[in-house]
Amino acid sequence: MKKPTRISLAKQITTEIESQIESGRWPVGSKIPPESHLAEQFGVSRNTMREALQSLTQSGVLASKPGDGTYVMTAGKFEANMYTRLEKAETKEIAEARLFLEKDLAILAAKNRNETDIEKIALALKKRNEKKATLEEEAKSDIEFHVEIAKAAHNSVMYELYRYMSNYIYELILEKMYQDLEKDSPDSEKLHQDLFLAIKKQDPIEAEKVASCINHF
Amino acid sequence: MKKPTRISLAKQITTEIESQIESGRWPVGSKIPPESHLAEQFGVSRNTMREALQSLTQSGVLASKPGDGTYVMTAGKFEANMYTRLEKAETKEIAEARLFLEKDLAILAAKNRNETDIEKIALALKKRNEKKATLEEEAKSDIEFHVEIAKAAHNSVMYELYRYMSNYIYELILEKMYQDLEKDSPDSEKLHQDLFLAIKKQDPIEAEKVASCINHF
DNA sequence: GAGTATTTGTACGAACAATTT
DNA sequence: AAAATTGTTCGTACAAATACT
Repeated sequence: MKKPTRISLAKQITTEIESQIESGRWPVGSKIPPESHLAEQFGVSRNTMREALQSLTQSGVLASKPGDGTYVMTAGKFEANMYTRLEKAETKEIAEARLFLEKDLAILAAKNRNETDIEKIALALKKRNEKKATLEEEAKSDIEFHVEIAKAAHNSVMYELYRYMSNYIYELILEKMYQDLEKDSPDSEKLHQDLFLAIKKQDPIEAEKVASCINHF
Repeated sequence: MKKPTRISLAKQITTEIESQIESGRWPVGSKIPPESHLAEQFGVSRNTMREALQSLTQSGVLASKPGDGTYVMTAGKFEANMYTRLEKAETKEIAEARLFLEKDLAILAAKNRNETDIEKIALALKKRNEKKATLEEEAKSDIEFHVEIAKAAHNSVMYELYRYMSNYIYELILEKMYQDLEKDSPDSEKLHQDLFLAIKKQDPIEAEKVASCINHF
């Protein structure tokens, strides 16, 4: 999405390490060389080396034990860290994932929502329907609405997964909006209204059905 | 899950900043003081301060613009970073999220799987059904099976979301297994077999139905 | 429009703590 | 007890982007 003018050393090394693992040079289960050695090999400081390794640790490719070493947990390019993956991901895949998550969240929200949730969703819906000056505002209010539903689902894990994706969705929506400026399709406003009503009625089946119809792209 | 002997300064400050935002001290949309000032206020180096801010940036609570400053994007404890959230999350919530994701992935896998995927899933299923010496191995082979299905879905975003959760699921499964040692319920093996067959038949509806029945906890 | 100051981003080097072998 | 390895923190320097005069 964004094209950094310069790729940091840490990211370059992360990519390099990934290929090493993919190529089988460091098999799953094996211990990789200590940070100090790697830093020397790559000609960087240990700080930079650590940063490179940490992104792989966080995504579960590597696991480190203090006083022992760092081990390879999984292999394959599929295991790139989340940030990188989402950046590289196809628009189609992000849209698909969004649809699934929003469907799930709609079901949960219909089951678990309380009165406060309903008020907040209603408010977000109202804001969404107002005319906006810029496309940025429009995209933002759309996401806000869905985020409120995500909160109403009362499942912090699902919420966090959705929230994490939203950062990327935002830019995607903008890109798309700039392409075809037809804005909201005629029934988009009605669909969002219906989704709200289904959740208010506590009707998970209806909520799922409507959520499936909201095609964002 | 784990209890660090000592909490790093960065994490302490992250928590502190979160409360500042929650309390409304720094409203959404406002620009927070520059890193250098904050570092001085908290009595730490800018390095440490940056680390604290970065975890909030990554989770979308803050957003930084080079040459400008750092802005508050969202408020509320819901926005804690993913790592923290998943660690604190209730077992019930993780199980629920897992069920939803596995259902979604089953549908996608049934639609998108190719022959290679089928072979890999079959292999993973075979391994899953073998008798295991330890509970760890058993839990691992169960997750492996589902991860193969996730790969067969051919959606890197959904895959990554699932993969991210798996790290935590693993420990949870173990915990649960140690509690009630009844291992696989009688029909669990059959359900997994059915899920495999549904994906092989490319029957998304059947796959969804079966996946919904697999209750891991 | 140009130049300067401010602010975030990247990278290095060093030291010590904590943990495992 | 000692050595090796990861974890944390500091201080510093410069690059890159933005804001301001």
